[in-house]
Amino acid sequence: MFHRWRLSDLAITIRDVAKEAGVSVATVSRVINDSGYAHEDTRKVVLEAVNKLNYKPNEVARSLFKRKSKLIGLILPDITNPFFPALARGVEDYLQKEGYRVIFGNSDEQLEKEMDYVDTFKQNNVVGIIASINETDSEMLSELSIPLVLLDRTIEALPSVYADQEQGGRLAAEKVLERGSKEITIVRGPKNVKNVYQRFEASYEVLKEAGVKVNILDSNLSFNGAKERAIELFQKYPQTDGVLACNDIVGVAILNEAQRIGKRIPEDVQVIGFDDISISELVYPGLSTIHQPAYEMGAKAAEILIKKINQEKLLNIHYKLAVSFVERKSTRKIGK
Amino acid sequence: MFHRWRLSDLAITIRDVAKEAGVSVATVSRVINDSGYAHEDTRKVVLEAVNKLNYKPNEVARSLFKRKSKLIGLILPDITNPFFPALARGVEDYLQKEGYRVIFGNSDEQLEKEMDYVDTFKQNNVVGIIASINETDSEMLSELSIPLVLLDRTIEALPSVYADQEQGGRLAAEKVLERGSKEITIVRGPKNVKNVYQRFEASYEVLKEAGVKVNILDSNLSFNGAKERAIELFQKYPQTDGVLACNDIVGVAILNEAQRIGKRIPEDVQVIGFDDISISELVYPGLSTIHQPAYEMGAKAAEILIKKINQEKLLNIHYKLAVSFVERKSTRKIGK
DNA sequence: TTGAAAGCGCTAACAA
DNA sequence: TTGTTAGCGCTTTCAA
Repeated sequence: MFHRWRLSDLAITIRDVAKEAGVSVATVSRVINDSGYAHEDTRKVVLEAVNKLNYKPNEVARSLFKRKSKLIGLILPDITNPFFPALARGVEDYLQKEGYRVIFGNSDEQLEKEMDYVDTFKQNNVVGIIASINETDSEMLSELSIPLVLLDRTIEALPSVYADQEQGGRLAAEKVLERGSKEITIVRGPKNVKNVYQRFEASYEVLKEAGVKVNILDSNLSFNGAKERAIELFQKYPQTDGVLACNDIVGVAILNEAQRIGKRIPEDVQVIGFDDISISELVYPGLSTIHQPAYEMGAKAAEILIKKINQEKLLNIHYKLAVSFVERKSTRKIGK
Repeated sequence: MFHRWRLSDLAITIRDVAKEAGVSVATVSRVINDSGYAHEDTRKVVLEAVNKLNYKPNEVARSLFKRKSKLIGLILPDITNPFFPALARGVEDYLQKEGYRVIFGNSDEQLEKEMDYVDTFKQNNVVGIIASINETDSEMLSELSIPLVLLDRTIEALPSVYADQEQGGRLAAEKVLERGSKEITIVRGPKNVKNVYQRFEASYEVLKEAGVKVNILDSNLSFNGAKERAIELFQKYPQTDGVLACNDIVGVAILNEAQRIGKRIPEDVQVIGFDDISISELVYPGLSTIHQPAYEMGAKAAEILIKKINQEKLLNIHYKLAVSFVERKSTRKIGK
């Protein structure tokens, strides 16, 4: 026989409610889930008991039985990079109001961490996953039995929500060009982050076609080293009069460095960022950039995921959002 | 009798492992948990079966039985505010390597959301909570039976990890003073966010004591409206030659506006922020600020929480981290 | 319209 | 050293 002292503050269970209401646990279950029959009178009694005891169903027990929780896994590369919080917030706000909670993890773009999270998500009966992970990594997830939507990334095999990187890259290039830059340096993000690389390629193509001089500088996407990259840029390519940054962090760093060494923005050098993180509007002299609708992307990914969870058989959807050029003070007024 | 078709992709259970290894589920449980006896030979057989089947225990079942999960709840006001991601990352990194996962939620400083999250955390058998919530709200949590540590906030009744706000406020005031500002405007954060208000009070006291002219302007802490506040500042108090901002976001906005209207930084006006978010180093001309060790705070909160969970009877600890002045280009060199 | 009971996957008490 | 089994709190089948 098995015995255990009850902890002093044991939570109210469905049993307690049943006893209080003078009905069986099955009946309580039926009324709180609105499943099956329940006489109006019993319903009322049960609901009263629920209220009186402030009963909250144990989600773990539910989850065990139904093999489905109200939990959703979210994997983002690095919440510390200001682009991702907006994504996360979009996801969380949508999920929250649908009654789901999110288990969150940073992957640092590392396959191992991604897989580790996916494993523990499964172990916790998560009903869906939203992940911002790389192409090669995500292919291993294609056969995952639980609904997954890719966010800010896309591959053929999986539903995804992302912004049009090529359009963004092109746009950035066109805008500097229109505004008269003649020697343009592209600060290129890491090749393994495919979407970031796509921006580069699109920009590069437009610039090349225009016959303008173009330099390429490699950089990563985080705060780490952005300053050094900016310094390097003007040392290596002092004639640069236009910069296309792989993201706004790098863009801001370049704005800083340019001004520090006495270049006028935008007269001497124009800078265009990418992402449109909140701070870009606030820095001096205002960073022109390519706006990605991050919050909307997050919310949309959540929406699609919920639909998949609810079995709405939408095909393998690839939801591509448009980006736009946000003109601020780091680029010249057109025609000047 | 009860019957259900097995879903095609049912996960491996302990039963499958037991069968594969030719032992009972109890034995499997013992070896994977390293609890109770197990002959070395059986151990090996079981472990082989585990590997062969790639068995991962169902955490939900575990959680139901033990009334304890490997989940920890994290409540932060708004992940979109750059101060909080650093906190979150500190928490997540520590917890992750201890084998815990985090359920995350934004509260927007709203009691209702906070309580809602706490409820669902409980429903999910979370073993601990880290929360950045307000004094009045957190008092309702004092009797919570599950371990909780306050992060970036503090009250007497609960363990907490936070940075020394008074020191920070004082430091900021002393530094502008030392550097010669004569009319200082303090941009004050919302009164209901106690730590932010403490900064203000400490600064104010120092400034008053110094007999310098001080103006006060109210602001919130988010990107929202920061620009307008900055504009208002120089309209209302055009003689301002020193600004103490409630946080770096506001600080950056002020830097921007000051330069936009032709003020030289730091000659005409000095600006000191608060937080030392990553971007502050990158903006032009570099925002001097009060550094809060956000990442460390998050990690420390996680560490303390884990200790509490493991019953290490540390008292009701209040862990106060020191802040420091980070001198960049928005303040003058001392003595000039 | 209701209740009894099985069982989700696991751990731990107890017997063997 | 190992196996049998109760039971964590819930939902659902089935019988009443």
